[in-house]
Amino acid sequence: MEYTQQLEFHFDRIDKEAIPYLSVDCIIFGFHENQLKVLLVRWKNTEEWSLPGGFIHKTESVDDSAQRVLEERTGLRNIFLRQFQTFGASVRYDTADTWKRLNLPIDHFRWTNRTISIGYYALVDFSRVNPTPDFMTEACQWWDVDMVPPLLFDHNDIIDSALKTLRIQLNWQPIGYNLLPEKFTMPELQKLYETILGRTLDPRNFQKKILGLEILDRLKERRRGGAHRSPYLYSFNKEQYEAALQEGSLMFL
Amino acid sequence: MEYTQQLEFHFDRIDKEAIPYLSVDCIIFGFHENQLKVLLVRWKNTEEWSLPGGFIHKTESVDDSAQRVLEERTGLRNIFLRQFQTFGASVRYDTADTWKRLNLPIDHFRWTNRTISIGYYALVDFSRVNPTPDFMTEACQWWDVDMVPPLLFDHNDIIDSALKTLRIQLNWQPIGYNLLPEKFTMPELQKLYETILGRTLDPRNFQKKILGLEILDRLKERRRGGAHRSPYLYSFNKEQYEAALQEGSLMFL
DNA sequence: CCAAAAGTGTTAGGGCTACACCCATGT
DNA sequence: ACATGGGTGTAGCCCTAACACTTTTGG
Repeated sequence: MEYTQQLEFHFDRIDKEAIPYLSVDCIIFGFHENQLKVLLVRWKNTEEWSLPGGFIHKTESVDDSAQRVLEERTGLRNIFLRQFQTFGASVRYDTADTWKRLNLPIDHFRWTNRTISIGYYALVDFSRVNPTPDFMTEACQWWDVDMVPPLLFDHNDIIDSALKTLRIQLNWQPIGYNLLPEKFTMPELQKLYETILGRTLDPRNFQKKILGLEILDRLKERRRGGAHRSPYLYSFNKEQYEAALQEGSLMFL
Repeated sequence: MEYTQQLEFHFDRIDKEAIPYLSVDCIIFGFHENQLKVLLVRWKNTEEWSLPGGFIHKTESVDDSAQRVLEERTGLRNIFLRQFQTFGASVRYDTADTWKRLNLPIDHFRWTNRTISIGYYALVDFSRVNPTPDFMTEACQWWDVDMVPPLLFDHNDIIDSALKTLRIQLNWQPIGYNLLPEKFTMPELQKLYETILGRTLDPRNFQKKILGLEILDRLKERRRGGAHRSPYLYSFNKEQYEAALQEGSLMFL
């Protein structure tokens, strides 16, 4: 069976090149049609989904491992990426059950032993991502964060944890800058904040606060298309955005 | 040489029982005489200091490893402990130089290879700690955070990173509760906040804000001893403190 | 003309900062 | 008595939250 041989070859290499007992998992967030999305992969010959992840080469920094996973799944380089937590419980999930669900043709200690996983979240421009499965998975797709199915391993918990982090870091990290395309409207930015925070915001107060930070440029162009007033387009002023983040001008609580 | 044999025995066990390429490092913070302190260890037959750390048993949670290190160095159980970052750069420090400075009688891949380290900070009541070296170190002592000498590995960077985290988490974590003895005065609490934040605070505003949170009980007793007015003693009201933290009533920025 | 969404200003209240003097205690 | 540090109140400002109507556009 060809897949079996591929797997054996793959794990021979991993045994040689990668650090045992350790992995990285990536929560890749995107924003599309006013919904916060995560990128998930479906494992070959199963209906089981998980976060994209990978192993850490012995000579590679952990950040680079995560960046590599991201590049492979999205086709993008230099993605905004933050380590947010290391998951090191001695029993993170039911290994026997997971092993069954994975339906793998080969055995390996990495499936049956405890693994410590370093969690990263990434923020990407949805429209530029080209979702690509790896050779152990046969699908790679965006899911609405609040429609995510029961995942393999403890990946549902990891997503929850990433979301919590994202909410907190909304104040300090250039989250809009990374999740939105270059040009966007004020209502789109507001929806993004509302989605992440899980509550509605007043459009007048939102606009005042955001514009008060002086990190946006209002463009001449407007967006057209709806049967309604055309919204202005904005783009981030990169210098001023980064300066503001430096000196810690926060936003929402 | 007896130490050499001990070390060989120790590392034989570690090779069997502990996860390779991984360690935990603990930044143990205390507060004494209006100074924020960290607990450091000095390695045998050297003048070189480092953070206390340890390895992770294959069946043990990472949190438990850190708790174990803490218990061994301080004699305290159930210490307040938070994971704050995993240090995974491919080159964290000059291994050749470090190897020389360690002055160890045996060789082992853990000294010459890259290691990924999971960083924890702990907050302890200074007065209850009994600093205890382990068998590879011959001293365990408190240092003023701003008098820390050049440490082994990248431990100076790790301390800086822990301090940054501490400043941010001052808002959400029961930092006063864990760093101070049961009874303390308002000026002591204020000094603690000032030390961590690195700036002075107005005593009237500080008192107003803290008392407004309704998490302190003012005791009948006062502290005596100085040639000046005796300050009130306070203690944390545990229930109300934890309730306030739950609902996220923050404090300083 | 109508439906849908975008754009916009004012007011009231709470929290933050700034600021200075008297009090209690031990020597 | 004096030196040391502890304890306390007020006023201005800014930021925040609450709140509703008009404008633009496409169908």
